[in-house]
Amino acid sequence: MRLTLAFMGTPEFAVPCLTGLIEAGHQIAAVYAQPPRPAGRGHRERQSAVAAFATERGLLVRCPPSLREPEVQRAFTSLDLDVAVVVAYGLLLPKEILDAPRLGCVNLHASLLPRWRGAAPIERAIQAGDAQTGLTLMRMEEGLDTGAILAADRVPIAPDETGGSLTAKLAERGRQLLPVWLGALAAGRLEARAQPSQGVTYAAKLSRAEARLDWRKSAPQLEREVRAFDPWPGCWFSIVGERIKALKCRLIDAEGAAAPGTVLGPGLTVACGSGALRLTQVQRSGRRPMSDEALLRGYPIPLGAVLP
RNA sequence: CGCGGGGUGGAGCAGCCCGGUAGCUCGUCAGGCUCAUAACCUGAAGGUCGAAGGUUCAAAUCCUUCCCCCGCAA
Repeated sequence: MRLTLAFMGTPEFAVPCLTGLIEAGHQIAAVYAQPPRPAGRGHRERQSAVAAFATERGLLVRCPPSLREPEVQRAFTSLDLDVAVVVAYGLLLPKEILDAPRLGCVNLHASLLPRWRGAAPIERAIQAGDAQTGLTLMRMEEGLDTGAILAADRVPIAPDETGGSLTAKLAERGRQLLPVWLGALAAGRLEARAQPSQGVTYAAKLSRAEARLDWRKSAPQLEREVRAFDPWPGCWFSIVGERIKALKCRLIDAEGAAAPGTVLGPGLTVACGSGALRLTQVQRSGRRPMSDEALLRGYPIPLGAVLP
């Protein structure tokens, strides 16, 4: 069944989902994305990934800063939609918008709801050491990711999973599943089930500050954070006032009980609250990524030094 | 014009402010030591110092322009 729909999304993650809907032959009446903002080096205005993609495909692109304006709402309503598909859009949808499409608004969320409602479900799942996560399609309501569940799909989290790799995996999965689910929805074959009240967690937005390695944490915890926050915001530590990113790391069997932050070797191995972590791939600010061994050649960090 | 760092033998860096024969750590190759080795010792190869102009007796170093890479911030 060919549906007339609006796609609402902003970051790279949402692009494959939009692709899937286009491939399925649906009528994309409009694509909504967050407006361009000054970003990147030089603070030039940058289009969001979705806006750029949709523009390139010749789709009608709208980037209102808010959906509360009556004018914006009228424009939305006049699209005469069957459904609106929301994927990582980042703007609140007021009731006027939610009620406009015949089948309502549905949201594809990158977690197994009700776990990890909110902004950064993918990274939080890795950080927490979850064995699996997934995608959930839900009917949207005014609460934050509280809508009734229409469908869900599980995806295992690999031991070497990073925020980037898992985002890509889930996006690709979304590309495949979204058209299937949407078809089922349109055919009335999806049953909406309220989210369980048990197991609710919230995935707070990621911040740069929390990506600072806190050596008092356990090595396994830090290892998960390095992966979860790759590529953004990226874990880091500082030494002599310089900030160094930890791009990749490996757990090391720690003998003895050095104070957290103590540099042990081999390479750049650092004692943690429990266990130790070898930072196998690092990056000084302004420099390219390099191995810990390369870093230590031109930037000696004495064994026994204690990192803050 | 958001702030800032960097481009020097294969890798990572120092040298640049105060121009004057290219240095350190590692790697590579050869030899030595050793039961042996990623350890140690000795030696060697390998660089248009990002590019182009300019200043100068002389430029990695000073001036101008350009190219490339990256961190912060958003």
